[in-house]
Amino acid sequence: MTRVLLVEDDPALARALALTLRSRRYDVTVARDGGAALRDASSARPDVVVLDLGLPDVDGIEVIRSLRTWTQMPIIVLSARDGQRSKVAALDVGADDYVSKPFGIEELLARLRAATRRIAPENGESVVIAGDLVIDLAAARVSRSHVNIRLTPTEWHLLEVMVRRRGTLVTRADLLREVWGPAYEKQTNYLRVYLAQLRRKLEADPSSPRHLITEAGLGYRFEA
Amino acid sequence: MTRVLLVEDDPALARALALTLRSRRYDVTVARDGGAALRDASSARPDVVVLDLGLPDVDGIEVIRSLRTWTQMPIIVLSARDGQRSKVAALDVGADDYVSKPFGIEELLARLRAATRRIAPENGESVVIAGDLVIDLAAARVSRSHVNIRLTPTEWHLLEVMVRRRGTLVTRADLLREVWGPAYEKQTNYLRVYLAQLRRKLEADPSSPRHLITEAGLGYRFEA
DNA sequence: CTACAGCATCAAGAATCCGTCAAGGAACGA
DNA sequence: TCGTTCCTTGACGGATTCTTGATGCTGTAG
Repeated sequence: MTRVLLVEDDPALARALALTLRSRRYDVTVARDGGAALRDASSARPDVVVLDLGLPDVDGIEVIRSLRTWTQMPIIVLSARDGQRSKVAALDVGADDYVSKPFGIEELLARLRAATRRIAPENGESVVIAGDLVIDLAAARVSRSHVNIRLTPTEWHLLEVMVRRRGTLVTRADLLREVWGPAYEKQTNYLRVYLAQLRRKLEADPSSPRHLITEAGLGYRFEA
Repeated sequence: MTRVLLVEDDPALARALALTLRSRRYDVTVARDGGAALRDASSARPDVVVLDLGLPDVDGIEVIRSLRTWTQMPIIVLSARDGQRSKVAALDVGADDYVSKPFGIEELLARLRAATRRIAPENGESVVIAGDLVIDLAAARVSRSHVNIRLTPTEWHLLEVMVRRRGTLVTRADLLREVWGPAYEKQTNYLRVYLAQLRRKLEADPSSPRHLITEAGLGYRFEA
C-alpha cells in the first residue's frame, strides 16, 4: 500500500482529501504544519508527500528544502497562489510536481500515480537471486534453499535497501538514513546488530558472509 | 548539454520556445507532428520530450503511449485544453508532467529542470578503465585483472579524488585538503605513505608506477 | 665525490571500527 | 492482562586502520 504524507493546515480540506485518498487504498498520514511534516516524513517513511505551500509555521519552500537534504521521495505541491514565482521556486528546490488550487481530485490522483510510478521501476526485476537466496522485492519475501525466512520489519527494510543497490557500496549513513531516519545517521551500532541478525538468518556461514559484505570504514554491500 | 525534443505544430510557438530553450543552453530538436516526434525520439535520443497534445496527425495521448512502450524518458505535456480529462489521461499513460497554456516560460524551465534532475543520477558514467584496472566510482570498487581489491577508507578516498581528475595534476595541498581536511595541508608525509600503499595494491610494478604518477615538487597525477 | 633535498619504504604503537552477546524496554496481539 | 516479538543500548575482545618516526633510495648541485 502506498503511504502518503498529506501536509495541509486547513482541517476541512485535509479531512476531505484524506478520505478520498483512503478510499483509493492509500495509507494517509496528515500533518498540520511544517514542523509536523518534517517529523512525520522521517518517522512514517511515506512513499510520497503531498504538500500545501501555505502553512502556519514555516514556509512550504523551506519544508521542501529540508526534506531534500536527506531524501528523494516524490513531493507534490498544492497551492492556492497562482503566481509563477512560488511554482518555479518550489520546483527548483526539489519538488517533483505542482498542482494549483482549485484542482480536481482526479488530477491529484493522476499525479500521485505518476509520482509513484516513477519510483517503482527502480530496478525493474523485482526478484533477486543470490546463490541459494531468493529475494522478492515486490512481495517482500526471502527464502534460502526454497525455505521461507521470516524477517522483522527493520531487518527487511535494511535488506531491501542493500539489495536494491546490490553490487554497489551503501554507506553507513545512507543505510541509517533510509531505515531509521536522518536523526540516526551516527548510530552505527544499529547496523552492527542488524547486519549480524541478517547474516545469521541468511548466510550459510555467518562468520564469513558471502552476500552481506562489510566494507570496513565505509559501509556495506550486497553481493549476488 | 541536455537534449530536448520539442513537439509543437504551431510554427510561431515552436520558434519562440526553441529560441528561449537554446538561450538557456538546451540542445533543441523540433518535431511538427506525432509521426516526426516518434521518429526523432528514437533517432535523436533526447533527454526530455516537451509535447503539445494538440497535433495535426495523431492524438498526443497516442504519442505518449507509443513512446512509453520503449523508453522511460521524461515527457512534459503542454496543452491548451484546460479540461481535467486530457490532463488525467496524459499522466496516466505515462507523462511525467503537465503544463496548461497559457504558461510562463519560467514555469516550463523549472519543470524541465525538475525532469532532468530526476534522471541525472542514472547517466553518471562512473566506471574508469586504466589498463587492467577497473575503477567504479559509484559502487566504490576497484579491480585489477578482474580481481577485486580491498581498499581502506582513506586509500579509497585518495584514489577517488585522483581518478575524478584523471589526466591532470592534483597538487599535494588539494589532495590533503580533500582527504584529511584543511588543517592537514602540510602533512605531505601522509601522501607518501598512502600513495605507496595504493601503488602496492594497484600497480603491477609498484616501483615504476604507470597510473599513480609522481610529479616531483608539485603533486600527483592519475593516468589511464 | 659528497652533501642534500625530495620521495619511497618499513614497522610499530595508538586509535578506531567491527562482530558478538546479553539484558532491558517498548510494542503488539491474543 | 499476559506473553511474545521486536527494538534499543551497553560492553568487550579482536581485527583493521591511521599515524608517526626512522631509514633507504635517487637524482642534482656544488
